[in-house]
Amino acid sequence: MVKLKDDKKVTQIFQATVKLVARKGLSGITMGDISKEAGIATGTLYVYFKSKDELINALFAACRENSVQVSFKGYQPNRPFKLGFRQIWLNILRYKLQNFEETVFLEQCYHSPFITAATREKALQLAAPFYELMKRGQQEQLVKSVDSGLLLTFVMGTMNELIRQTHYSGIPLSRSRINTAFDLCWDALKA
Amino acid sequence: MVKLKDDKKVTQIFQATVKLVARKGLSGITMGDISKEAGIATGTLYVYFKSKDELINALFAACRENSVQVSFKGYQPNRPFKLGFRQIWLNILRYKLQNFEETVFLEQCYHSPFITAATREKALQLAAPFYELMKRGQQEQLVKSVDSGLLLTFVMGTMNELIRQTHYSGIPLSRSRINTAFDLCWDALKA
Amino acid sequence: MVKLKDDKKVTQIFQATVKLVARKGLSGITMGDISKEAGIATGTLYVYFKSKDELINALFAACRENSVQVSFKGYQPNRPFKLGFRQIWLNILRYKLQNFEETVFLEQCYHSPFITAATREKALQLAAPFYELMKRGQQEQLVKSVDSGLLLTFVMGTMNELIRQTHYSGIPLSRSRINTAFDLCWDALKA
Amino acid sequence: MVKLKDDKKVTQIFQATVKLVARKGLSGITMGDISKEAGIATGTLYVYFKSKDELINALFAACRENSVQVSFKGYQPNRPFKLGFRQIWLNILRYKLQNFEETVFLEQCYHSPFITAATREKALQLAAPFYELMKRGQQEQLVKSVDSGLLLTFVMGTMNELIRQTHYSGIPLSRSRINTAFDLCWDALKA
DNA sequence: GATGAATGAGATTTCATTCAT
DNA sequence: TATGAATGAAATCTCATTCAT
Repeated sequence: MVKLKDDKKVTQIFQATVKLVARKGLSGITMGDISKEAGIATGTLYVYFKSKDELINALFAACRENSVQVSFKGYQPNRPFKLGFRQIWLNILRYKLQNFEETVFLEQCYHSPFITAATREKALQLAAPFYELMKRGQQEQLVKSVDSGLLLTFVMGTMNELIRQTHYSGIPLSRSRINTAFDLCWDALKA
Repeated sequence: MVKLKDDKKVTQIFQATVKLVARKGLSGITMGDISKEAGIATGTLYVYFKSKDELINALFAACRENSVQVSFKGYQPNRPFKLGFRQIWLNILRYKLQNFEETVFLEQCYHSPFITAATREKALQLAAPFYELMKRGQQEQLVKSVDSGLLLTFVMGTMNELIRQTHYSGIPLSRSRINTAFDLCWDALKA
Repeated sequence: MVKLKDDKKVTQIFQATVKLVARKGLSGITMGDISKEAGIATGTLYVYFKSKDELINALFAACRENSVQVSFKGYQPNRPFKLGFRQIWLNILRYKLQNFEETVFLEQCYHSPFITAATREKALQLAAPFYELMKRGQQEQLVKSVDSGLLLTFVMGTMNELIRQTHYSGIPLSRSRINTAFDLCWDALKA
Repeated sequence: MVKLKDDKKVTQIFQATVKLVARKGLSGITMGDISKEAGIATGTLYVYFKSKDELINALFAACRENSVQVSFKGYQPNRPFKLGFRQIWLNILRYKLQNFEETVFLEQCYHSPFITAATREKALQLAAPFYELMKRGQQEQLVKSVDSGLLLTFVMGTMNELIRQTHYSGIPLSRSRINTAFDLCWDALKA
C-alpha cells in the first residue's frame, strides 16, 4: 500500500559518501554533494539520517562491520594456523585494496569531530576475533608470546601503510610483492 | 618592508591549528577557531597567510620538515647499522609521541583537498634519507634485500599505528613495550 | 462522489491543530506535527484540506462559530437584561476557560498571514448578536448610551485578559473571583 | 582602532523586526526579511544575536521594558490619585497606539515557542509598579478593595482590546471617545 | 482514501574573507 | 600591523506539497 523506506537507498548514500570523502576529504564534502552523487534530493538524505553527523557515524559503523565480516571469509579453524592467518591477512589486504575509499574514509574519521565516543567504542569491540586469532597462534607456539594488542598493531599498521603506499606510489601490488610483504609480517610475528 | 612579519605569531598560529585539528579534525576547524586559540584577531590571520589553504599547506610543510630533522638527530653513520637504525626509530617514535597532535594533523591532511600536488611531492622528497638508510642496511646484508619502499612501509606503519593505539588505549608505552615493538619491526626487516 | 469525507477525521485534525498551536504558537507548527498529533499520515491532511492555509482558515472559522453559538445558550430574551447578560458573560467565560487552546489559537491567528481578509470579515459579522445585546441594554436604560462597539471592547477585553491571567498565573478562578470580575465589567457598562 | 559593535544596529534590527511581525505575523518573517528591512547582511544579524530565538527574546524583553518606562512619564505621586492614574492610562494608550506594531509583536509572542520561561518571568516582574499604583488607590479608598491583580487585568485587558479595535475598525480614537473609554474604566475601578 | 517517502524551494546558520578604523 | 564587525556565498536543515503504491 505504501512506499517504504528503502534499504537500497541507504546503500546508495553510503557509496556516494565514501566515494566523495576519498576524493575530497571529510572536510570537502557537503550534503548537497552527497545527494547529487547518490542521485537523490538533498531533503531525502534527511529522511534517512537526522543530520550529517548521524550519516557519517552510521557509515563509519557500517564500514567497520563490513571489513571484519570479510576478513574471516573462508577461514577454517581446523587447518594449520599459518595458513589461516595468511588467508585472513590476504582477505583484509584484498578488501582494503578493492575498497580503498572505505579505508580512506575510516582513516579520515578517526580524528574527526563526527565520530562519537560510542561509535568509537563499538568499533573497538569488533576487533575481538582478531585478538582470538593471535592467542591461537601463541598457544600453538608459532607466534611470539608478547601482548596481542601489540601484535595486532603491527599487523594492521603495516597493512594500512602498504595499502596507502600502493595507492599513492602507483606501484602495482604484484603477487610476488604481496608474498614478500606477508613474509615480512610473518617474520615479525613468528616465535 | 619596515619590519618582517612576527615569527612568534606564526608559531602561535601553527600551534593553535595543530592543537585544534588534533582535537576536532580538519573538517571541524574554522579560521575563527584558530584565531581565538592563537589569541589574535581573525583579520590578523590574513596578515600572515593569504588564505586558509595557504595556512594549512605551510603548516603541513613545516611539520614534515620538523619530523625529518628530528629523526636523524644523534645518528652517527660510522657506528653499527642496527644501533643507528634503533636510534632513528626511537627518535621518530619519541617525536611522534610528544607531538601527537602534529602526527594527527599530517594524517588528516593526506586525503584532504587542502594539500596541493606540489606540497605532496615535496613531502615525498623528504623521505630520501630514509631510503638511504635502508640501502645501507642491505649493503651490510643485515636487512632483507627487498624493495626498500616496502621495508619503509613496515617501519612507518608500525610506528604510526603504535602511536595511535597508545594514545587511544591509554596504555602507557613502557620501555619494555617499546623494545618489543622494535623487535617486531627488526625481525621483519632483518635478513 | 462515493462517500463524503470523514467528518471525524476533520475533527481530529482540528483538535490536533488547536492543541499544538496553543502549545507552540502558530509559527511553531508544521503539517507533519499536525498529522502526527492527529494520528494520520501527512498526505491524508491534503485529502481534507488543499493547503496549510486552507486548514488554518477553516479552523479559524469553525472556532469563531463555535464560540458564538455557545454564548447564547440558555439565553431567554424575556428575562431581565442583567440576568441574561450575566448568563452570556458566564457562558463565554466558561467556554473560553474550558477551550483555552481555541482562544489562544484565535488570538494567534489575528495577526498572522494565514487569515484572509474574507475570513476576517466573516468573523466580524458573527459579532452582530452581541451588538444587539448591547442595544437592548441601552434601550432599557441599564447600559451607558455610548458607542456599543466601545462597550463590547470592554466586555471582551476583560474576559480575554482574565482567561490569559488565569491560565498563566495558575490562580484558580474561584466563584468569588468570577463574581468580582463580572462586577467590574458591569460597573463599567451600567448607566 | 577598531570598529566596535554598534548599538544603533541593534535598534535597526529591532525596528525592522517589529515592523515585519506586525505586518506578517511571527510565523511569516524570516531572518532574510529582517536583515533586508534593517539594511544589513543576513550574516550580520548573527553578529548581534546567536539565533533567531535569541533575537526575538531580546526584542520581547526590550519592548516590555520600553512600555513600562513610558507609562510613568510625568507621573507625580503627590498629585491626586485619579489625575495620576488618568495620566498613566493615557500614557499607555498613547504609547500603544503610536507603537501599535510593538503591541502586536508582544501579543504574538505570548504563545510562541520563541519566548522562554525566563523571559516570561522577567516580564512579570516589570509589572510591579502597576500593582503599587492600584494599592495606592485602594489605600485612598478610591478604588475597590479587590485583588489588585484582577483590577490590572481589567485595566490592561480593556486597553489592549481598545487598541486592537481602533486599529482594525478604522474608527479614529477621538478625544471624546478616549474620554468615554476612560470613564468606563474608572467606573469599573472606583470604590 | 490513506500512506509516508521523496522532493526541492527556501529557511536558518556558518564561515572565509574583506574592510573601516 | 592589528582589530573584529560586516559581508554574502554556501552549507545545513526544514517543511509544504506531491506522488507512487
